[in-house]
Amino acid sequence: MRKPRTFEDVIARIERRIADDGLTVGDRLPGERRLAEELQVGRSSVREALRVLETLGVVSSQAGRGPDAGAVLTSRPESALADLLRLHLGTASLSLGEVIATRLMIEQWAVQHVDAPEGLEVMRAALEQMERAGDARSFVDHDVTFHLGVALLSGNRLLAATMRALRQTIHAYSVAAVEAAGRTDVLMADHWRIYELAAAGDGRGAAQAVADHLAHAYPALTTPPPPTP
Amino acid sequence: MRKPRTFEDVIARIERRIADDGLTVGDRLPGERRLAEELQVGRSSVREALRVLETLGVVSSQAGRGPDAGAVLTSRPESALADLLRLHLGTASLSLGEVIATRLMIEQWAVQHVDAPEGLEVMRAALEQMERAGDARSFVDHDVTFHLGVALLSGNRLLAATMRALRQTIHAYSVAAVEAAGRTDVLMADHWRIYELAAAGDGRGAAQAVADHLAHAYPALTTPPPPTP
DNA sequence: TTCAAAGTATGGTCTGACCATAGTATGGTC
DNA sequence: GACCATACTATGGTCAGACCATACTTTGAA
Repeated sequence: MRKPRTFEDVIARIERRIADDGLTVGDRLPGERRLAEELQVGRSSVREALRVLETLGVVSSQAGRGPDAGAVLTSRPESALADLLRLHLGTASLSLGEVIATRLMIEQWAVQHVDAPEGLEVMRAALEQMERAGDARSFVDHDVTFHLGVALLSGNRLLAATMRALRQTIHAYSVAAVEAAGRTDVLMADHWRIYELAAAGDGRGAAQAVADHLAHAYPALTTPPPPTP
Repeated sequence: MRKPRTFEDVIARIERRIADDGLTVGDRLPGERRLAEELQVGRSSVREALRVLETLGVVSSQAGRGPDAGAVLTSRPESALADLLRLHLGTASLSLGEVIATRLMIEQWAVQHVDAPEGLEVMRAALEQMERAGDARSFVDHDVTFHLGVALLSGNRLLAATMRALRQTIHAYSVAAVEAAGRTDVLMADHWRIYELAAAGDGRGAAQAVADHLAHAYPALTTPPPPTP
């Protein structure tokens, strides 16, 4: 195996420190200079380690003084996931179709494994705002909230974070699709149907409604190729 | 909004360069010193940017000379996902139960949306090796391959990468579970059932078999709490 | 008591130096 | 001409020190 780089060792030691001290969201790490001294490494190695942790959404750095300054433990898995999706889409090692399929999977799972009915309230509030939305951009913003509410139904934070990342990734695409369609009545009907079936506890029906909705929203990506007679 | 940091700007410019030049896996980026000069920033900023890209699995750095040296575009989303899961489990912002549930979701989806039957061959080969496995460690290694084969059935690289990351994350847990059980016959029967139903094209049945299997493998995490009479 | 100014701890960036790594070029030897 | 040991060099990895930007804390005057 390759010799571990210094900053990798620093990551491991910070991770260990988190585990040993039972640190959790909101707790602070020592400053970069102090960490460097404690771990007997250069400050740049500490910085690279923190950069990695920040990328993965477990740490957030803030300059200045006071309780919020320095490296604070956070929980932002969705930003890491969003970056991941965006970059891999950019290098063509992932396709939009795969991302949309994943989204369908999560939403269908969520409506069939409801463990946190609070998501229904999020969905309901988003629906009302969608009705009042003036432009495509605003419509999509509330649409994102609606579908995040769907994911929240599962009570699974990993799925919720993934849904946030997915929507962030396809945001521009969604806005363009709504603008191109020029109408939102079909989509709104889909949303209401999903909401009502989920609220009624009909997971199967809601799953079908989700599939229908995504077929309307992304016809190019979900419609199977027409048979060649 | 916050002023973007220099290294974030560097990431964006590298990303743009990738898009503009149509770079894909295998292509090389200029060296750190040269990038710093081209972008008119310090080398440390370039390094931090590359560290982020490396963390997200889109580049891989290698010292020395020759065609493989320097920053090369790669596609390792699973390592980023694995790091993500491990760290967020460590800070208790994610639970093992959520990870296992996600795994169940992916496998059930895969057997019901088969788009790449090649996965069946991976599963079959893994099964044969599992039969011959001598210890828990070796058994779990092939088990991982089997379930990766299941994910591969979907033909969705995002799901396959996520499955790799999930298994990597729960690896130690899986080994301990197999050792504690002291027997693998029940698990093997589950695996064969999954394989046969998937091979027969019975997605529904295979999905049920996957659920049964995970219930056997992780009884503590999947069994609903017993009713209190 | 209030508020403006100075102080200070923190992250952000740059420069330059040196080390480690691993191909590549050179040149001697057979 | 073929082979191999040596020197070279381009690349990432690390460190030290300096300085800037930010934002809270302290000080002290009004």
